[in-house]
Formats: sequence, C-alpha cells, structure tokens
Amino acid sequence: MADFPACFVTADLVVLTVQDNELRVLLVRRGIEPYRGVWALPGGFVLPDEDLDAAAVRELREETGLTAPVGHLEQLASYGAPGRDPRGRVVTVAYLALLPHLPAPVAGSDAEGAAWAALPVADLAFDHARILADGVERARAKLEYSPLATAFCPPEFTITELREVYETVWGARLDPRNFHRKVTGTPGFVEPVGRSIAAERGRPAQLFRRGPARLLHPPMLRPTP
Amino acid sequence: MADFPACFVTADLVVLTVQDNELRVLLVRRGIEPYRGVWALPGGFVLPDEDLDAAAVRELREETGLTAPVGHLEQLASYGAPGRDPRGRVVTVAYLALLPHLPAPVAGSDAEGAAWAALPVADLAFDHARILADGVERARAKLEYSPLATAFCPPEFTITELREVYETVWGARLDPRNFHRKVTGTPGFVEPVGRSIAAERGRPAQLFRRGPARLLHPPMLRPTP
DNA sequence: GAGCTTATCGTCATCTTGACGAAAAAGGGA
DNA sequence: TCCCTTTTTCGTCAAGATGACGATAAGCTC
Repeated sequence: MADFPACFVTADLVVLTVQDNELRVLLVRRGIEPYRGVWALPGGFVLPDEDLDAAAVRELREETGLTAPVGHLEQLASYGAPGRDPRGRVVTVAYLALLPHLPAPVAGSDAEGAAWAALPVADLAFDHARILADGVERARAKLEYSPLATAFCPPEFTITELREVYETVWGARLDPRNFHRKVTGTPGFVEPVGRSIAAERGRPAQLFRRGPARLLHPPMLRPTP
Repeated sequence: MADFPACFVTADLVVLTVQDNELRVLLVRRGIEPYRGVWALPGGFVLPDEDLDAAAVRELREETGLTAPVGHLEQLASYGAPGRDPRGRVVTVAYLALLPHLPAPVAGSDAEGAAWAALPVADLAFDHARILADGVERARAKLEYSPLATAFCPPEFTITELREVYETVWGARLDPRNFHRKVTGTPGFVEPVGRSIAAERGRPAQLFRRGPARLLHPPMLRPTP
C-alpha cells in the first residue's frame, strides 16, 4: 500500500433552499488560500475516525447552526480529478442537502462570510460549479419520484407552498387544481394536520405534514415543454 | 492540511450481467491480505494523476478484458466508514457497470480467480455486501426511468431478450404483449434493425438496437406486487 | 352585502395501463 | 400437405391517470 500516494478527502455540501420563489444555494467566501475571497461550497476535511456521512452532518451543522433533524441529506457524488485542488490530491465526497428556509447562515472558521445565493451563480472555486450543477439536477429529478419536496417546507405547510417549491425548482408553472388532486391523491405523500391557516388573502388553506411514503407511485412527472 | 490524516482511495466495481435468466455479479477471490481467499468486488487503488472515472474504466478493462465501449458504467457511491479496511483509512468510490454476457472473466494480478456469481451472494470481504446491495438497487431503479436495460443486451437484440432482462433484474413476470407495446411505443428506446432472427421455436423475432433516448417518458414502472 | 382572492371540488376528453383475445409466422410430425 | 405447437405481433376493452378548465367554498376588505 506504500506504493500508492496518499490523498486527502473532503466532504462538500450543496445546500439548497427555496425562498421568495427562488432556488438558493448556501455559499461561503473562502478565507484561506487557495481561492481566497472566492465563493465556494461549504465543506471541509473528513476527520480521522469519522464516517463520510458524519462529516457531512457535522459540516452542515457548523455552517447552518442546525441542530434538529430537519430537511434531507444524501450523498451526491465524488470528484477526484487530478489538479482540481492546487494543494495536491484531494478527493471530495459531495452531499446534497434540501432545507426549509433558515435564518442567516453562520460563517465557518475558515470563511470570511456565508450567504444564500440565488441560482444561477458564477465563478465558484475549484470544480464547485460542476458539483452544484449535479446537485441541482439531482434535486430536480428527485422531486419527480420522491416526496422530497417536503424537505424544502417547514414541518407544516399548505398544498400551495408545496406547489411553489415544485414550480421554483423546476422553473415551470403547474396547475393548482391538478397539483392539489395529485398530491392529496398519492398515498403517503402528505397527511392532513386538521387545522387551517389564514393566508394574507383568499380562502384559508389546510395544513399538511409529510407522509410516510419514500417513493411516489406513480411519479409526478415534469411538464414536457 | 498537514493536520489532516492521509487516506487511500480505491475504485471498486459492481459489474452486473444477465445470463441464463439470472442476475450475476463479477467477483474476484482475493490473493493478498486482508481477506485473503475471500470473494470480493473487483477494484484497486486509484493511481496518482488518475481521475476516478479513469480508474474505474481501467479496473473494468483489467478484470473483464473489455476494450470496446459496450455496456454502461456510472459512479455509484462512496464508502468511507472508519475501520472498513484493517490496513487503515481507505475510502472506496464504487462504480456500477452493466454489461452483456461476456466470456469467462480474467483474474487480476492480485487475485486468485474471478467468476460470475449468481445473486444473492454471501460472505464478501470488507463492506462489499452493502456496496453490492446498493448497486443492485440502483440497477433496478434505473430500469424504470432509463433505457439502460439495453446495456445488458448485445448490440442487436429482440424485444423478448429485453423483456427477459427486465424480468430477471426485477424478479417479476411481465406481459409480453404489453411490454412489446410499451417498448416500441416509447420514442428513442429501441430502433428496428430491419432484419429478423429465427428462434429455436416459434415466429422469428425482429432485431432492434438501442435508441438515442437517455430517459424514458413516461417511465416503465415495476409491477406493484 | 358586494367584490376580490385563493383553496378545493368536479367534469370531461385524452392518454396510458393491465388483462387478454386473436392473427401472423415459423418448424415438426403424421 | 395439413394440423399442431410455439412465439411474435397486433387489437380490443375497461380501469386508471392526466391536462384543461368550470364551478363552488371560504376567507378578506370596503
């Protein structure tokens, strides 16, 4: 094994949220070289005796201040092209997190600042533009056959809020009546809370929470433009 | 960066094929410690200045003797639990390959032998049972919304051969008439070659090759048992 | 209460699916 | 040659899902 060169392994995060009908990603401004002062995905080195998933959870907590288990976190892909990091051989295991909108992000120890950036974003450090694009495409695809759109919503939400998540992530308009029928008619997608909430205008909407289903059968397909 | 411990990175392969109506995986019997003599997924260390995908392609070629670009290869997931390899911190980037049936596999340099093993298999080295299970589930899911079942077939195949791939991977029976209608009616899934082939018995079947579609719209859903 | 806005329910044509009948196209045997 | 078997391929029909859109319900403000 001594014949093989050592690598460093990092866990980077594509943290997506929906706010003001915009898809936004959590970015940090790098405080150290390389790419000092450039926006990048949050992340960091995997610690000794730390599992990859644990590293992602730790980074997510450090960057967002999240303690409660809300939203969704899954492994996205790994990136290890030679030369992607000028410091040497660094392999990144990227994770995708989908979160409801949170207060202002917290800057990490080696960052000058953090912000929610509306997509599309330009000029990211390393190969983070590619990782971000892969994460967004994964999120778009997953909304089709899984109930993960609820990860963008607070614990209790209305069908209209859920529809706005779909419309924002997909960049498409959906018919409110057909969407309502599809969501409430798919077993395990959402469960009625039993209460209603008064909107600013119009008829109050029923509140729902996420149901037990992990997969949508049949899936909710994107409109074919 | 010197604060962080070095890891070793390997690329391991879940190579699946369909033969005799069985789903089979390529395994090697390890010739070196640890787990000497135990069956494992093929794979090896990523070389210096080698991209992850390139390492997977190289390992696949070394283990199968494949030169022509047939079948399908994609990244599956990464596994890096501490202690998964007794030699130290080893992170594995797993790849999933779907291939038509090939002649007998070639044993690699550090393996005592190689074989196509019918699923399910037991007693694999490291955490390879988990990686294999993830690969099989990925393959099953991908048959639903992509035309990748054609990767299990030779360049020219009949609709019945394609259906047998689905039936084998899913472990379910499909109606030949409805399957034929669905496959030939989905744009870009398969293209007629124009010739027919005489089977052992019954009416000769038309030959098809894979079409240009990357995604099936609408998807071919697994039967709900 | 009139008027506005949004949520929710219904209707209907169209498309897709699951179950299954039937014709087409080969070979084998009497 | 004429059945018989087998497999492929095409049709039919009911049930379910979808897209387009009308209609009603339930709040608000004036």
